[in-house]
Amino acid sequence: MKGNKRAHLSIAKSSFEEEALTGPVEDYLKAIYALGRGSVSVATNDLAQKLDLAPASVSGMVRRLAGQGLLSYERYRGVTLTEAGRRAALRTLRRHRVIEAYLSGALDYPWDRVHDEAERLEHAASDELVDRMAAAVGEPVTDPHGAPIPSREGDMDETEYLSLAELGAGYGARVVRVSDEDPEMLRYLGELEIMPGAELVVISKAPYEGPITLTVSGTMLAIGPQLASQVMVEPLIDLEAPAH
Amino acid sequence: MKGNKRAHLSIAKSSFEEEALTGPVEDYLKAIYALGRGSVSVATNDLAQKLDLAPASVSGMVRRLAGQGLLSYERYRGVTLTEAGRRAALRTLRRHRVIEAYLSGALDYPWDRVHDEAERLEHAASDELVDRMAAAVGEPVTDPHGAPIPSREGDMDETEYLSLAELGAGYGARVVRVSDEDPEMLRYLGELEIMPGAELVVISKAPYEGPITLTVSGTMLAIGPQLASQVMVEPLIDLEAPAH
DNA sequence: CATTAAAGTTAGTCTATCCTAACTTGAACT
DNA sequence: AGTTCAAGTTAGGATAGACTAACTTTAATG
Repeated sequence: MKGNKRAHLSIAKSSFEEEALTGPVEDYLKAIYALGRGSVSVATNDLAQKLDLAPASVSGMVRRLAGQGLLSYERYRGVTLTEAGRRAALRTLRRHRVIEAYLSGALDYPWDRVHDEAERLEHAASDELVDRMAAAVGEPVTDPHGAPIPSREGDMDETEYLSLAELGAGYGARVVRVSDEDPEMLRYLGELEIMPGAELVVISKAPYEGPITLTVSGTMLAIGPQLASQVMVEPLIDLEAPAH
Repeated sequence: MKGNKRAHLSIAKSSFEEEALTGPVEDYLKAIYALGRGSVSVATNDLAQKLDLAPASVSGMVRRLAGQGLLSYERYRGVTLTEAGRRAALRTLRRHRVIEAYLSGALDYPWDRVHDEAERLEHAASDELVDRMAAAVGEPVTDPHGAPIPSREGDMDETEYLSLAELGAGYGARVVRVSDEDPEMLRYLGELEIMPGAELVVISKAPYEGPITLTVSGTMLAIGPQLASQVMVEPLIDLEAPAH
Protein backbone atom coordinates (compact mmCIF):
# COMPACT_ATOMS: atom_id res chain seq x y z
CA MET A 1 0.00 0.00 0.00
CA LYS A 2 2.97 2.30 -0.42
CA GLY A 3 1.81 3.65 -3.72
CA ASN A 4 4.60 2.71 -6.09
CA LYS A 5 3.51 -0.61 -7.41
CA ARG A 6 3.88 0.88 -10.89
CA ALA A 7 4.80 -2.35 -12.60
CA HIS A 8 1.20 -3.37 -12.07
CA LEU A 9 -0.72 -5.39 -14.55
CA SER A 10 -1.45 -3.26 -17.56
CA ILE A 11 -4.68 -5.20 -17.94
CA ALA A 12 -6.61 -3.54 -15.15
CA LYS A 13 -6.54 0.01 -16.49
CA SER A 14 -8.88 -0.52 -19.34
CA SER A 15 -10.25 1.67 -22.07
CA PHE A 16 -11.44 4.50 -19.91
CA GLU A 17 -9.14 4.93 -16.98
CA GLU A 18 -6.71 7.08 -18.98
CA GLU A 19 -3.28 6.32 -17.54
CA ALA A 20 -2.06 9.16 -15.34
CA LEU A 21 0.95 10.61 -17.09
CA THR A 22 3.91 12.38 -15.52
CA GLY A 23 4.67 16.01 -16.25
CA PRO A 24 7.61 15.30 -18.53
CA VAL A 25 5.64 12.74 -20.52
CA GLU A 26 2.82 15.23 -21.04
CA ASP A 27 5.37 17.73 -22.22
CA TYR A 28 6.82 15.31 -24.77
CA LEU A 29 3.41 14.49 -26.17
CA LYS A 30 2.40 18.13 -26.33
CA ALA A 31 5.62 19.01 -28.13
CA ILE A 32 5.23 16.17 -30.62
CA TYR A 33 1.71 17.27 -31.32
CA ALA A 34 2.79 20.87 -31.78
CA LEU A 35 5.58 19.94 -34.17
CA GLY A 36 3.70 17.31 -36.15
CA ARG A 37 0.14 18.64 -36.04
CA GLY A 38 -0.68 15.21 -34.74
CA SER A 39 0.15 13.10 -37.73
CA VAL A 40 3.41 14.15 -39.42
CA SER A 41 6.58 12.41 -38.23
CA VAL A 42 8.69 14.47 -35.85
CA ALA A 43 12.51 14.41 -35.81
CA THR A 44 14.41 13.66 -32.61
CA ASN A 45 16.50 16.80 -32.82
CA ASP A 46 13.53 19.06 -33.38
CA LEU A 47 11.85 17.57 -30.37
CA ALA A 48 15.01 17.96 -28.32
CA GLN A 49 15.23 21.60 -29.30
CA LYS A 50 11.58 22.30 -28.54
CA LEU A 51 11.89 20.69 -25.12
CA ASP A 52 15.33 22.14 -24.45
CA LEU A 53 16.82 18.71 -23.83
CA ALA A 54 19.79 16.78 -25.21
CA PRO A 55 18.91 14.61 -28.23
CA ALA A 56 20.14 11.55 -26.38
CA SER A 57 17.55 12.11 -23.68
CA VAL A 58 14.83 12.27 -26.28
CA SER A 59 15.97 9.03 -27.92
CA GLY A 60 15.66 7.26 -24.62
CA MET A 61 12.29 8.72 -23.74
CA VAL A 62 10.60 8.08 -27.06
CA ARG A 63 11.62 4.45 -26.91
CA ARG A 64 9.79 4.16 -23.60
CA LEU A 65 6.77 6.06 -24.79
CA ALA A 66 6.57 3.83 -27.84
CA GLY A 67 6.55 0.87 -25.47
CA GLN A 68 3.58 2.42 -23.68
CA GLY A 69 1.73 2.75 -26.94
CA LEU A 70 1.64 6.53 -26.92
CA LEU A 71 3.62 6.93 -30.11
CA SER A 72 5.14 4.90 -32.87
CA TYR A 73 8.84 5.13 -33.37
CA GLU A 74 11.24 3.81 -35.94
CA ARG A 75 14.91 4.28 -35.24
CA TYR A 76 16.43 7.14 -37.26
CA ARG A 77 12.99 7.95 -38.65
CA GLY A 78 11.29 10.12 -36.07
CA VAL A 79 8.06 9.64 -34.11
CA THR A 80 4.32 9.91 -34.70
CA LEU A 81 1.62 9.99 -32.07
CA THR A 82 -0.73 7.03 -31.84
CA GLU A 83 -4.39 7.65 -31.24
CA ALA A 84 -3.80 7.29 -27.49
CA GLY A 85 -0.89 9.71 -27.62
CA ARG A 86 -2.87 12.19 -29.61
CA ARG A 87 -5.72 12.06 -27.13
CA ALA A 88 -3.32 12.62 -24.24
CA ALA A 89 -1.68 15.52 -26.05
CA LEU A 90 -5.00 17.19 -26.71
CA ARG A 91 -6.08 16.68 -23.14
CA THR A 92 -2.96 18.51 -21.97
CA LEU A 93 -3.44 21.19 -24.60
CA ARG A 94 -7.00 21.73 -23.42
CA ARG A 95 -5.82 22.10 -19.85
CA HIS A 96 -3.14 24.54 -20.85
CA ARG A 97 -5.40 26.75 -22.90
CA VAL A 98 -8.35 26.72 -20.55
CA ILE A 99 -5.99 27.74 -17.76
CA GLU A 100 -4.60 30.54 -19.89
CA ALA A 101 -8.09 31.74 -20.75
CA TYR A 102 -9.08 31.60 -17.11
CA LEU A 103 -6.04 33.44 -15.80
CA SER A 104 -6.62 36.14 -18.32
CA GLY A 105 -10.39 36.34 -18.02
CA ALA A 106 -10.91 35.80 -14.31
CA LEU A 107 -7.69 36.91 -12.66
CA ASP A 108 -6.74 39.67 -15.03
CA TYR A 109 -3.37 38.18 -15.87
CA PRO A 110 -1.53 40.04 -18.62
CA TRP A 111 -1.37 37.94 -21.76
CA ASP A 112 2.40 37.72 -21.75
CA ARG A 113 2.45 35.86 -18.46
CA VAL A 114 -0.31 33.31 -18.78
CA HIS A 115 1.80 30.84 -20.75
CA ASP A 116 4.46 30.17 -18.13
CA GLU A 117 1.95 29.86 -15.32
CA ALA A 118 -0.22 27.47 -17.36
CA GLU A 119 2.85 25.45 -18.27
CA ARG A 120 3.16 24.43 -14.63
CA LEU A 121 -0.49 24.26 -13.64
CA GLU A 122 -1.50 22.05 -16.55
CA HIS A 123 0.22 19.10 -14.90
CA ALA A 124 -1.44 19.62 -11.53
CA ALA A 125 -5.00 20.69 -12.30
CA SER A 126 -7.79 18.09 -12.15
CA ASP A 127 -10.39 17.69 -14.86
CA GLU A 128 -12.93 19.10 -12.50
CA LEU A 129 -10.92 22.26 -11.97
CA VAL A 130 -10.36 22.74 -15.68
CA ASP A 131 -14.06 22.30 -16.36
CA ARG A 132 -15.01 24.76 -13.66
CA MET A 133 -12.52 27.28 -14.98
CA ALA A 134 -13.90 26.91 -18.50
CA ALA A 135 -17.44 27.39 -17.25
CA ALA A 136 -16.46 30.41 -15.15
CA VAL A 137 -15.18 32.32 -18.18
CA GLY A 138 -17.98 31.24 -20.50
CA GLU A 139 -16.60 28.13 -22.19
CA PRO A 140 -14.05 29.97 -24.30
CA VAL A 141 -13.15 28.52 -27.68
CA THR A 142 -9.68 30.07 -27.85
CA ASP A 143 -6.99 31.05 -25.37
CA PRO A 144 -5.88 34.70 -25.00
CA HIS A 145 -3.48 34.32 -27.94
CA GLY A 146 -6.19 33.00 -30.21
CA ALA A 147 -5.17 29.34 -30.10
CA PRO A 148 -8.19 27.02 -30.33
CA ILE A 149 -9.15 25.08 -27.20
CA PRO A 150 -9.79 21.36 -27.76
CA SER A 151 -13.17 20.18 -26.59
CA ARG A 152 -13.57 17.86 -23.62
CA GLU A 153 -13.97 15.08 -26.17
CA GLY A 154 -10.66 15.89 -27.83
CA ASP A 155 -11.76 17.63 -30.97
CA MET A 156 -10.02 20.78 -32.06
CA ASP A 157 -10.36 23.23 -34.86
CA GLU A 158 -7.17 22.82 -36.87
CA THR A 159 -7.77 25.49 -39.46
CA GLU A 160 -4.50 26.79 -40.85
CA TYR A 161 -4.27 30.52 -41.25
CA LEU A 162 -2.11 32.82 -43.30
CA SER A 163 0.58 34.73 -41.49
CA LEU A 164 0.68 38.48 -41.67
CA ALA A 165 4.01 38.15 -43.49
CA GLU A 166 2.29 36.27 -46.28
CA LEU A 167 -0.51 38.77 -46.71
CA GLY A 168 -0.18 40.91 -49.82
CA ALA A 169 -0.04 44.68 -49.78
CA GLY A 170 -3.45 46.25 -49.98
CA TYR A 171 -5.24 43.40 -48.23
CA GLY A 172 -7.22 43.77 -45.07
CA ALA A 173 -7.36 41.03 -42.45
CA ARG A 174 -8.43 40.19 -38.95
CA VAL A 175 -5.84 38.88 -36.49
CA VAL A 176 -6.86 35.42 -35.28
CA ARG A 177 -3.84 34.24 -33.39
CA VAL A 178 -0.32 35.08 -32.28
CA SER A 179 2.49 32.85 -31.07
CA ASP A 180 2.45 32.59 -27.27
CA GLU A 181 5.85 31.58 -26.04
CA ASP A 182 7.80 34.81 -26.06
CA PRO A 183 6.54 37.22 -23.36
CA GLU A 184 8.71 40.05 -24.65
CA MET A 185 7.17 39.75 -28.09
CA LEU A 186 3.67 39.54 -26.67
CA ARG A 187 4.17 42.72 -24.72
CA TYR A 188 5.32 44.47 -27.87
CA LEU A 189 2.41 43.16 -29.93
CA GLY A 190 0.09 44.28 -27.16
CA GLU A 191 1.48 47.80 -27.32
CA LEU A 192 0.82 47.84 -31.05
CA GLU A 193 -2.67 46.46 -30.42
CA ILE A 194 -1.94 43.54 -32.67
CA MET A 195 -4.03 40.90 -30.92
CA PRO A 196 -6.81 38.48 -31.80
CA GLY A 197 -9.81 40.35 -33.15
CA ALA A 198 -7.87 43.39 -34.32
CA GLU A 199 -8.40 44.43 -37.93
CA LEU A 200 -5.53 45.62 -40.01
CA VAL A 201 -4.66 46.58 -43.54
CA VAL A 202 -1.27 46.01 -45.13
CA ILE A 203 -0.22 49.25 -46.75
CA SER A 204 3.09 48.16 -48.23
CA LYS A 205 5.79 45.55 -48.01
CA ALA A 206 9.36 46.63 -48.57
CA PRO A 207 11.34 44.12 -50.65
CA TYR A 208 14.24 41.97 -49.44
CA GLU A 209 12.68 41.07 -46.12
CA GLY A 210 12.07 44.72 -45.42
CA PRO A 211 9.52 46.19 -43.04
CA ILE A 212 5.79 45.75 -43.53
CA THR A 213 3.74 48.90 -43.15
CA LEU A 214 0.19 48.54 -41.96
CA THR A 215 -2.64 50.22 -40.14
CA VAL A 216 -4.16 48.77 -37.01
CA SER A 217 -7.35 50.43 -35.81
CA GLY A 218 -6.42 53.65 -37.56
CA THR A 219 -2.79 53.85 -36.48
CA MET A 220 -0.05 53.33 -39.00
CA LEU A 221 3.03 51.36 -38.05
CA ALA A 222 5.75 49.14 -39.50
CA ILE A 223 7.02 45.76 -38.29
CA GLY A 224 9.66 43.34 -39.53
CA PRO A 225 8.78 40.18 -41.42
CA GLN A 226 10.07 37.96 -38.68
CA LEU A 227 7.55 39.39 -36.23
CA ALA A 228 4.84 39.42 -38.90
CA SER A 229 5.30 35.70 -39.46
CA GLN A 230 4.23 35.09 -35.87
CA VAL A 231 0.85 36.76 -36.43
CA MET A 232 -1.84 34.62 -38.03
CA VAL A 233 -4.62 36.40 -39.86
CA GLU A 234 -7.85 35.79 -41.71
CA PRO A 235 -8.18 37.95 -44.83
CA LEU A 236 -11.26 40.12 -45.03
CA ILE A 237 -12.95 39.39 -48.33
CA ASP A 238 -14.64 42.76 -48.76
CA LEU A 239 -11.29 44.50 -48.93
CA GLU A 240 -9.75 41.94 -51.19
CA ALA A 241 -9.00 43.96 -54.32
CA PRO A 242 -6.03 46.17 -53.45
CA ALA A 243 -6.26 49.76 -54.63
CA HIS A 244 -3.34 50.85 -56.71
CA MET B 1 22.72 25.78 -20.79
CA LYS B 2 20.95 22.50 -20.28
CA GLY B 3 19.38 23.53 -17.04
CA ASN B 4 20.63 20.94 -14.61
CA LYS B 5 23.71 22.49 -13.16
CA ARG B 6 22.30 21.72 -9.72
CA ALA B 7 25.60 21.20 -8.01
CA HIS B 8 26.18 24.92 -8.55
CA LEU B 9 27.88 27.08 -6.03
CA SER B 10 25.62 27.47 -3.07
CA ILE B 11 27.07 30.94 -2.65
CA ALA B 12 25.23 32.60 -5.51
CA LYS B 13 21.70 32.11 -4.20
CA SER B 14 21.90 34.61 -1.44
CA SER B 15 19.54 35.75 1.26
CA PHE B 16 16.59 36.62 -0.92
CA GLU B 17 16.45 34.23 -3.81
CA GLU B 18 14.60 31.60 -1.78
CA GLU B 19 15.76 28.28 -3.16
CA ALA B 20 13.10 26.68 -5.34
CA LEU B 21 12.05 23.52 -3.55
CA THR B 22 10.67 20.35 -5.09
CA GLY B 23 7.17 19.13 -4.35
CA PRO B 24 8.24 16.33 -2.03
CA VAL B 25 10.53 18.65 -0.08
CA GLU B 26 7.69 21.12 0.39
CA ASP B 27 5.53 18.26 1.62
CA TYR B 28 8.11 17.19 4.17
CA LEU B 29 8.48 20.70 5.53
CA LYS B 30 4.73 21.23 5.69
CA ALA B 31 4.28 17.93 7.52
CA ILE B 32 7.04 18.74 10.01
CA TYR B 33 5.48 22.10 10.67
CA ALA B 34 2.06 20.55 11.12
CA LEU B 35 3.34 17.96 13.57
CA GLY B 36 5.69 20.18 15.51
CA ARG B 37 3.91 23.53 15.34
CA GLY B 38 7.22 24.77 14.01
CA SER B 39 9.40 24.29 17.06
CA VAL B 40 8.78 20.95 18.78
CA SER B 41 10.92 18.03 17.66
CA VAL B 42 9.16 15.62 15.29
CA ALA B 43 9.71 11.85 15.32
CA THR B 44 10.72 10.01 12.15
CA ASN B 45 7.87 7.53 12.39
CA ASP B 46 5.24 10.20 12.89
CA LEU B 47 6.51 11.99 9.86
CA ALA B 48 6.54 8.78 7.86
CA GLN B 49 2.96 8.11 8.84
CA LYS B 50 1.80 11.62 8.03
CA LEU B 51 3.44 11.46 4.61
CA ASP B 52 2.46 7.86 4.01
CA LEU B 53 6.07 6.81 3.42
CA ALA B 54 8.34 4.15 4.86
CA PRO B 55 10.36 5.35 7.87
CA ALA B 56 13.57 4.51 6.04
CA SER B 57 12.69 6.95 3.29
CA VAL B 58 12.17 9.67 5.84
CA SER B 59 15.52 8.98 7.50
CA GLY B 60 17.24 9.47 4.17
CA MET B 61 15.37 12.61 3.25
CA VAL B 62 15.77 14.43 6.54
CA ARG B 63 19.50 13.89 6.38
CA ARG B 64 19.55 15.68 3.04
CA LEU B 65 17.26 18.45 4.20
CA ALA B 66 19.46 18.99 7.25
CA GLY B 67 22.38 19.36 4.86
CA GLN B 68 20.46 22.07 3.04
CA GLY B 69 19.89 23.92 6.28
CA LEU B 70 16.13 23.51 6.27
CA LEU B 71 15.99 21.55 9.47
CA SER B 72 18.19 20.36 12.27
CA TYR B 73 18.44 16.68 12.79
CA GLU B 74 20.06 14.53 15.41
CA ARG B 75 20.06 10.82 14.78
CA TYR B 76 17.41 8.98 16.82
CA ARG B 77 16.18 12.30 18.17
CA GLY B 78 13.81 13.64 15.54
CA VAL B 79 13.87 16.86 13.56
CA THR B 80 13.11 20.53 14.08
CA LEU B 81 12.69 23.16 11.40
CA THR B 82 15.31 25.86 11.15
CA GLU B 83 14.21 29.41 10.51
CA ALA B 84 14.66 28.82 6.76
CA GLY B 85 12.66 25.61 6.93
CA ARG B 86 9.94 27.28 8.90
CA ARG B 87 9.69 30.08 6.38
CA ALA B 88 9.46 27.59 3.52
CA ALA B 89 6.79 25.59 5.35
CA LEU B 90 4.69 28.69 5.97
CA ARG B 91 5.06 29.77 2.37
CA THR B 92 3.67 26.41 1.25
CA LEU B 93 0.95 26.56 3.87
CA ARG B 94 -0.06 30.00 2.64
CA ARG B 95 -0.25 28.74 -0.92
CA HIS B 96 -2.30 25.77 0.12
CA ARG B 97 -4.81 27.73 2.13
CA VAL B 98 -5.14 30.62 -0.27
CA ILE B 99 -5.82 28.14 -3.03
CA GLU B 100 -8.44 26.42 -0.90
CA ALA B 101 -10.09 29.72 -0.10
CA TYR B 102 -10.05 30.68 -3.75
CA LEU B 103 -11.46 27.40 -5.04
CA SER B 104 -14.24 27.67 -2.54
CA GLY B 105 -14.92 31.38 -2.91
CA ALA B 106 -14.41 31.91 -6.61
CA LEU B 107 -15.07 28.55 -8.23
CA ASP B 108 -17.70 27.28 -5.87
CA TYR B 109 -15.79 24.17 -4.97
CA PRO B 110 -17.45 22.13 -2.20
CA TRP B 111 -15.37 22.29 0.97
CA ASP B 112 -14.67 18.57 1.01
CA ARG B 113 -12.79 18.71 -2.27
CA VAL B 114 -10.61 21.78 -1.97
CA HIS B 115 -7.91 20.04 0.03
CA ASP B 116 -6.87 17.46 -2.55
CA GLU B 117 -6.85 19.96 -5.38
CA ALA B 118 -4.80 22.44 -3.36
CA GLU B 119 -2.41 19.69 -2.39
CA ARG B 120 -1.31 19.45 -6.02
CA LEU B 121 -1.61 23.08 -7.05
CA GLU B 122 0.41 24.42 -4.14
CA HIS B 123 3.59 23.10 -5.75
CA ALA B 124 2.89 24.63 -9.12
CA ALA B 125 1.37 28.03 -8.41
CA SER B 126 3.58 31.11 -8.57
CA ASP B 127 3.61 33.78 -5.88
CA GLU B 128 1.90 36.10 -8.29
CA LEU B 129 -0.95 33.68 -8.84
CA VAL B 130 -1.42 33.11 -5.13
CA ASP B 131 -1.46 36.84 -4.48
CA ARG B 132 -4.00 37.42 -7.22
CA MET B 133 -6.17 34.65 -5.88
CA ALA B 134 -6.02 36.09 -2.38
CA ALA B 135 -6.95 39.53 -3.68
CA ALA B 136 -9.80 38.13 -5.78
CA VAL B 137 -11.56 36.65 -2.77
CA GLY B 138 -10.89 39.59 -0.46
CA GLU B 139 -7.63 38.64 1.25
CA PRO B 140 -9.14 35.89 3.39
CA VAL B 141 -7.60 35.24 6.79
CA THR B 142 -8.69 31.61 7.00
CA ASP B 143 -9.31 28.79 4.54
CA PRO B 144 -12.78 27.19 4.17
CA HIS B 145 -12.11 24.91 7.15
CA GLY B 146 -11.15 27.79 9.39
CA ALA B 147 -7.39 27.25 9.30
CA PRO B 148 -5.49 30.55 9.50
CA ILE B 149 -3.67 31.72 6.38
CA PRO B 150 -0.07 32.85 6.95
CA SER B 151 0.67 36.36 5.74
CA ARG B 152 2.94 37.02 2.79
CA GLU B 153 5.62 37.81 5.34
CA GLY B 154 5.25 34.45 7.02
CA ASP B 155 3.35 35.35 10.17
CA MET B 156 0.47 33.22 11.26
CA ASP B 157 -2.03 33.25 14.04
CA GLU B 158 -1.21 30.19 16.11
CA THR B 159 -3.94 30.44 18.66
CA GLU B 160 -4.83 27.03 20.09
CA TYR B 161 -8.50 26.32 20.48
CA LEU B 162 -10.52 23.93 22.54
CA SER B 163 -12.07 20.99 20.76
CA LEU B 164 -15.78 20.40 20.93
CA ALA B 165 -15.03 17.17 22.79
CA GLU B 166 -13.39 19.14 25.57
CA LEU B 167 -16.24 21.59 25.96
CA GLY B 168 -18.33 21.00 29.06
CA ALA B 169 -22.06 20.37 29.00
CA GLY B 170 -24.02 23.57 29.17
CA TYR B 171 -21.43 25.70 27.41
CA GLY B 172 -22.03 27.58 24.22
CA ALA B 173 -19.32 28.05 21.61
CA ARG B 174 -18.62 29.18 18.08
CA VAL B 175 -16.98 26.76 15.67
CA VAL B 176 -13.68 28.20 14.47
CA ARG B 177 -12.11 25.33 12.61
CA VAL B 178 -12.47 21.72 11.54
CA SER B 179 -9.90 19.22 10.38
CA ASP B 180 -9.64 19.28 6.59
CA GLU B 181 -8.19 16.00 5.40
CA ASP B 182 -11.14 13.65 5.42
CA PRO B 183 -13.68 14.54 2.71
CA GLU B 184 -16.21 12.05 4.03
CA MET B 185 -16.14 13.67 7.43
CA LEU B 186 -16.38 17.14 5.97
CA ARG B 187 -19.46 16.20 4.01
CA TYR B 188 -21.05 14.90 7.17
CA LEU B 189 -20.14 17.97 9.20
CA GLY B 190 -21.53 20.07 6.39
CA GLU B 191 -24.85 18.27 6.57
CA LEU B 192 -24.98 18.95 10.28
CA GLU B 193 -24.07 22.59 9.60
CA ILE B 194 -21.09 22.27 11.86
CA MET B 195 -18.74 24.65 10.11
CA PRO B 196 -16.69 27.72 10.98
CA GLY B 197 -18.93 30.44 12.30
CA ALA B 198 -21.71 28.15 13.47
CA GLU B 199 -22.81 28.60 17.06
CA LEU B 200 -23.65 25.64 19.18
CA VAL B 201 -24.50 24.67 22.73
CA VAL B 202 -23.50 21.41 24.37
CA ILE B 203 -26.59 19.95 25.97
CA SER B 204 -25.11 16.84 27.49
CA LYS B 205 -22.16 14.50 27.30
CA ALA B 206 -22.78 10.82 27.90
CA PRO B 207 -20.07 9.20 30.02
CA TYR B 208 -17.55 6.60 28.83
CA GLU B 209 -16.84 8.24 25.49
CA GLY B 210 -20.53 8.37 24.79
CA PRO B 211 -22.32 10.69 22.38
CA ILE B 212 -22.37 14.44 22.84
CA THR B 213 -25.73 16.06 22.43
CA LEU B 214 -25.82 19.62 21.20
CA THR B 215 -27.84 22.18 19.34
CA VAL B 216 -26.57 23.84 16.19
CA SER B 217 -28.63 26.78 14.96
CA GLY B 218 -31.71 25.46 16.70
CA THR B 219 -31.44 21.84 15.66
CA MET B 220 -30.59 19.21 18.22
CA LEU B 221 -28.25 16.38 17.33
CA ALA B 222 -25.70 14.00 18.81
CA ILE B 223 -22.19 13.16 17.64
CA GLY B 224 -19.47 10.86 18.87
CA PRO B 225 -16.45 12.14 20.80
CA GLN B 226 -14.08 11.15 18.04
CA LEU B 227 -15.78 13.44 15.57
CA ALA B 228 -16.17 16.14 18.21
CA SER B 229 -12.43 16.15 18.78
CA GLN B 230 -11.95 17.27 15.20
CA VAL B 231 -14.02 20.38 15.70
CA MET B 232 -12.26 23.36 17.27
CA VAL B 233 -14.37 25.90 19.06
CA GLU B 234 -14.19 29.19 20.88
CA PRO B 235 -16.38 29.26 23.98
CA LEU B 236 -18.92 32.05 24.16
CA ILE B 237 -18.40 33.85 27.46
CA ASP B 238 -21.95 35.08 27.88
CA LEU B 239 -23.25 31.55 28.04
CA GLU B 240 -20.56 30.38 30.35
CA ALA B 241 -22.44 29.37 33.45
CA PRO B 242 -24.30 26.16 32.68
CA ALA B 243 -27.82 25.97 33.92
CA HIS B 244 -28.54 23.03 36.12
C1' DC C 1 20.92 -3.94 35.35
C1' DA C 2 19.80 -7.32 31.66
C1' DT C 3 16.21 -8.04 28.37
C1' DT C 4 13.29 -6.75 24.86
C1' DA C 5 10.16 -4.18 21.95
C1' DA C 6 9.64 -0.07 19.51
C1' DA C 7 11.81 3.44 17.01
C1' DG C 8 15.15 4.62 13.89
C1' DT C 9 19.09 3.82 10.79
C1' DT C 10 22.01 1.81 7.14
C1' DA C 11 22.73 -0.84 3.02
C1' DG C 12 21.44 -2.10 -1.22
C1' DT C 13 17.83 -1.55 -5.07
C1' DC C 14 14.63 0.52 -8.16
C1' DT C 15 12.49 3.89 -11.46
C1' DA C 16 12.18 8.21 -13.89
C1' DT C 17 14.53 11.58 -16.06
C1' DC C 18 18.27 13.80 -17.38
C1' DC C 19 23.37 14.27 -18.90
C1' DT C 20 28.05 13.64 -21.74
C1' DA C 21 30.95 11.12 -24.70
C1' DA C 22 31.55 8.09 -28.17
C1' DC C 23 29.76 5.51 -31.88
C1' DT C 24 26.54 4.48 -35.96
C1' DT C 25 23.43 5.65 -39.89
C1' DG C 26 21.68 7.89 -43.76
C1' DA C 27 21.93 10.95 -47.33
C1' DA C 28 24.18 14.10 -50.15
C1' DC C 29 28.06 15.08 -53.10
C1' DT C 30 31.71 14.25 -55.50
C1' DA D 1 31.00 3.79 -55.03
C1' DG D 2 33.59 6.39 -51.32
C1' DT D 3 33.71 10.18 -48.26
C1' DT D 4 31.80 13.19 -45.12
C1' DC D 5 28.77 15.45 -41.95
C1' DA D 6 24.58 16.02 -39.69
C1' DA D 7 21.24 13.40 -37.32
C1' DG D 8 20.44 9.93 -34.25
C1' DT D 9 21.71 6.17 -31.08
C1' DT D 10 24.03 3.58 -27.41
C1' DA D 11 26.74 3.30 -23.24
C1' DG D 12 27.59 4.71 -18.90
C1' DG D 13 26.52 7.97 -15.06
C1' DA D 14 24.13 11.22 -12.09
C1' DT D 15 20.34 12.71 -9.00
C1' DA D 16 15.96 12.69 -6.59
C1' DG D 17 12.98 10.05 -4.35
C1' DA D 18 11.11 5.81 -2.77
C1' DC D 19 11.32 0.69 -1.17
C1' DT D 20 12.65 -3.70 1.58
C1' DA D 21 15.51 -6.15 4.64
C1' DA D 22 18.59 -6.23 8.14
C1' DC D 23 20.83 -4.00 11.83
C1' DT D 24 21.35 -0.59 15.90
C1' DT D 25 19.61 2.56 19.61
C1' DT D 26 16.77 3.97 23.03
C1' DA D 27 13.82 3.34 26.57
C1' DA D 28 10.77 0.71 29.31
C1' DT D 29 10.22 -3.17 32.39
C1' DG D 30 10.75 -6.87 35.41
